[in-house]
Amino acid sequence: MSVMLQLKELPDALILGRFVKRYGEVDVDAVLHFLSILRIGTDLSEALDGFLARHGLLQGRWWVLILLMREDDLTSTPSQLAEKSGVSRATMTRLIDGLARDGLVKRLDDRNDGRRYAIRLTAAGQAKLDKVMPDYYPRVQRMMGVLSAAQREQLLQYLLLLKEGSRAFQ
Amino acid sequence: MSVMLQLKELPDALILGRFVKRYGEVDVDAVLHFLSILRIGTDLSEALDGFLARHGLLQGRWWVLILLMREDDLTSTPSQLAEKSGVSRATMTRLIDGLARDGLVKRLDDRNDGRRYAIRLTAAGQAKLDKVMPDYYPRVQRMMGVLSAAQREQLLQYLLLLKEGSRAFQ
DNA sequence: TCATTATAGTTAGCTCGCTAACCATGTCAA
DNA sequence: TTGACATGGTTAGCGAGCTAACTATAATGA
Repeated sequence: MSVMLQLKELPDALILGRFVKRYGEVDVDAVLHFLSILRIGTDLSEALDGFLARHGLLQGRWWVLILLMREDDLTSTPSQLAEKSGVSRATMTRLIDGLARDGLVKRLDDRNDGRRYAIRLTAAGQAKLDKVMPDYYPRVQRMMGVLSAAQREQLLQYLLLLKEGSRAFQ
Repeated sequence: MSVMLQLKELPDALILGRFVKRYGEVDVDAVLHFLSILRIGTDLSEALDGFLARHGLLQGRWWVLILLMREDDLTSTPSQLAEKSGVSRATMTRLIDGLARDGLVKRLDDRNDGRRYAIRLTAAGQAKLDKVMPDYYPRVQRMMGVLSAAQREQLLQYLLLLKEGSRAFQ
């Protein structure tokens, strides 16, 4: 996970001009576009967070519930969950702590391997998803509806290209 | 600021199908596109973070330095900085704590108003920017270079539309 | 077999978000 | 002029990210 600044005040061309004077030739448009893209990414993520928060969740916890529901036996392990949601095992430990405290998941001992735990979605966890998801899907649909299928495809193409380009920061 | 899951494992159409069975009609493409867009936003942000981290900064601290450098007297106040970077005053207090500890900014008493402090960019802070920015600008340029000016414009258009659409989550 | 290595998970300590509560200090109006 | 309100900033406490260090258990192989 990452933190992304909201950047309420993007630099205007004048200010960037002063920076150019100090730092030499700069593609002002490229910088402004880049910052705008980051900011909108944050905005979208925050829109989702705000929605989930109304259901007492945040992206991390919500995603864990979804990953569990995907499993046939509603069960997984902390390290698998960490891997699949792209967070560290330490972070997953604490996400699970919170979810277990709220009764949405349960830790189950593995009798074959004393190191492992299984994490199972509880009835309460399933009930939570059953409240969130039927609210979530139509909203995503409504949101994405502002773009045609072709436009969405195009957008994704461009973003994937940018992602390739972001190797420039390596 | 927001937290954005990396979602290493997006749902495939099959899994989404099972969710559809439980939750009814869902525009699978819309959901996949939405999650992909969020994920790429995170990826881009993390690329920037990784770059800044190599200079001992993160987006929050870096942005404060930039905001200060924009000022004619290299000086601002915590609440202005908070406002402009879109974080709470509490968060700004701690960003400033860190920057002051590292000697990149300095707190100056305001003799007219005992409540205020001024925050000034120090020589070390300016030196830090003088190392980071000449490394940053060419990389942004290289990254954005994967898209033509027209494509960038189009991309931004689409994202702005999506941002409008994200009111669906309200 | 038993010492070494690998794996699963947690804990500790850091960053950087947030809100709410809390000090100061200033301001304003009765 | 002084009591009430407003403002600027910090503190406290929480969430969720990280890395590094640690514990416990399992697996391996000399």
